[in-house]
Amino acid sequence: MKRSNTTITDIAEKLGVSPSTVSRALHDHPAISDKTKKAVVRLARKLDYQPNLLALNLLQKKTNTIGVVVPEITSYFFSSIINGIQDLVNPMGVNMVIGQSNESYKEEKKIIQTFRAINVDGFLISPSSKTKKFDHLLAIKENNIPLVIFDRDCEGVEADKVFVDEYSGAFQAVEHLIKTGCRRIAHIAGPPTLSTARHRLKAYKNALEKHKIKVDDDYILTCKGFTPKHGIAPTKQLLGLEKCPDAIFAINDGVAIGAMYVIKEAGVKIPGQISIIGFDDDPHSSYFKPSLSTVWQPTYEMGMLSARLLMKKVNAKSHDPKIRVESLFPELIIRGSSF
Amino acid sequence: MKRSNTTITDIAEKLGVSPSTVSRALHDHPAISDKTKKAVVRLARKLDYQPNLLALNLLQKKTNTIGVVVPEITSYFFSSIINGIQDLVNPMGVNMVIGQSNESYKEEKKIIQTFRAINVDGFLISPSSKTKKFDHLLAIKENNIPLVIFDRDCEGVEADKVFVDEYSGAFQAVEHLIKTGCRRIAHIAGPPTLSTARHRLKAYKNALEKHKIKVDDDYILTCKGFTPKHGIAPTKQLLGLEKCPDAIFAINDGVAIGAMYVIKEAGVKIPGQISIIGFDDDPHSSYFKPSLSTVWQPTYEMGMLSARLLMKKVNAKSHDPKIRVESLFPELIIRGSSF
DNA sequence: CTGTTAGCGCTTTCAG
DNA sequence: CTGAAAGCGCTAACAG
Repeated sequence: MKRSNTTITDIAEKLGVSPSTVSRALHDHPAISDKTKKAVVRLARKLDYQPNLLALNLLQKKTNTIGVVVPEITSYFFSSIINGIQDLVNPMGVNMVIGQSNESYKEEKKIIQTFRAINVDGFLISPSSKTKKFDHLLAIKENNIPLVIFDRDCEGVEADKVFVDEYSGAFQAVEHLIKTGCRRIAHIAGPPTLSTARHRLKAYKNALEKHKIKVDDDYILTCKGFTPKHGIAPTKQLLGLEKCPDAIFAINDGVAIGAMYVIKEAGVKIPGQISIIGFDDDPHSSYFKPSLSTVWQPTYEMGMLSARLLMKKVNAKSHDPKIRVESLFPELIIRGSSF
Repeated sequence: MKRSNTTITDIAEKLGVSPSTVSRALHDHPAISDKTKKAVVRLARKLDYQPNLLALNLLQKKTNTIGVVVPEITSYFFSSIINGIQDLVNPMGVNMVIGQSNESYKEEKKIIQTFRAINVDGFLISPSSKTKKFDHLLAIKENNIPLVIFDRDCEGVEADKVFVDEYSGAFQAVEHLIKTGCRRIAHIAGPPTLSTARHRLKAYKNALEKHKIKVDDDYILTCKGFTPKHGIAPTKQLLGLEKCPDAIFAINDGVAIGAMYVIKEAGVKIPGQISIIGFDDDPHSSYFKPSLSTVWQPTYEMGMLSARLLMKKVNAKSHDPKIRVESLFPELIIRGSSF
């Protein structure tokens, strides 16, 4: 059996009608007799006719494909966002291509170029931590290709955006530590290029200030990545401090898990001597001992919402310059690594 | 600025030549004068000409897109396979669309239909655990669409395949437990529809037999999924046994992590009273206390190799019926949860 | 209600 | 070396 290539012309010929009639019959066009319509539909089914989407794409200059650009997909955080996107978009008959920037501006730019070359209908982008120039994103806008930025902000790029209210999540987390008696609270921060990291850092400082606790720069370290191994060095440094902190607020669960490892290894008690709190609610986090307190983020919902905004722009008849910025709410989850 | 739509005809008109000449100039066709070629190339660059891939797709009936179908992408296992695929395929100018079956035969079938509709050039598939009928895969073959099956086997489907030698990995793991003194070794197995689960189970039994240890059905339980929570119930059951096992070989790290949690909660020592070993080498596994012994699988390499086989078929001039089955080697990693 | 025509952007014979 | 023409599969005016 060969690749079934029944075309509209094939069935037109067999029925002795014109291709346009077939096309109309297949699309419930009003101006068509019931008889020919039935005949066409029946034959189409019999021959297992499948419309050639490539022809449609060319005709409509549309691919029903969106491009999703993320730093990486191996973390639960981004992969569950992708799930949300997928679940919104697939039922509409649109597919997605995924590109990973691996936190590199150059790769990100290349991916966007590729995706533009294949004519994606729109972009869903969470920029890399190295992205400081936004020329590639602005170029998307200039060409009137729909764009939604999610999770990580690019200040200065006017586009639909979907975020989590990081500030609120982080503030709650730090305040929780304070309320449970911690006074020397350290923060293992993320790269300052990331809006998310900046917001969490700011919330950390503000929460301390609100409770009249001095912000001590020795307690603020920056990590280079988001996996457990990136939490190792900063935590060792904190443990070596004259005044060892009594709590650590880590940029995310990955880093927090690395921190817990080092701390337990050092024979320091969690909580009691040091409380720990992470961010993201990684599915592994509740299975550590102690289980990790964290801030849950609505990742799946963020994916859905971003995709919804995008598809709205994609399907809009006319170019709508209105810009929407949405914010979703995180949730503090107290587990065993804090009181 | 509008979407730049310089076409080959545009530049032909401006130069007073024919579109075909432009096309030739742009493709280093031999029959073209250096002068016109230069002129064309220069103008093309100036106008930022980008070939319209949609037109090419229609013409060549090719999309330079492959379809990747996996059970899910939120696990490190599959997401790192996807990384391997991506890294092999992107440099060749081909993109991939990803579909998640969520371990459902029905969804898997639907994804394949969608991907066939958008004319992917080939398929890379790891079937769902519920997939027992292979009609959808056979249909791919029948239509001469290149197909590579990876990680999970579909016996009876003749296609290129790439696996990890699960048997060897599992055998080593169990033998390691035996050699370190364990005699009542339990196995939390995966769904028997999965070739991977069957091979691991078989290796488990054979390793015991080789060392004259009786296979006890009470020690063989099946879990319903691959995350820590799926390890909870089976482990509790094992702990409740009259003769509590002195080791557990879990189908994967996720389940092993759930098992460790329950065991620690019960105040039973790991190792000492119970040794644990998982499978997959999840990046979190080394950060538990004790760190989890496991069997590492070359996931990234599996993705690369699968993609390489696929692209070979895709790019083959003529249909090559030869079938390749490749096997990659896992590696036992001893950490703290076993001696 | 139906057929004809044109065209999406490109490549590829086939003639010059 | 270059141009004209055909066609990939489909839709959408425009005529009947």
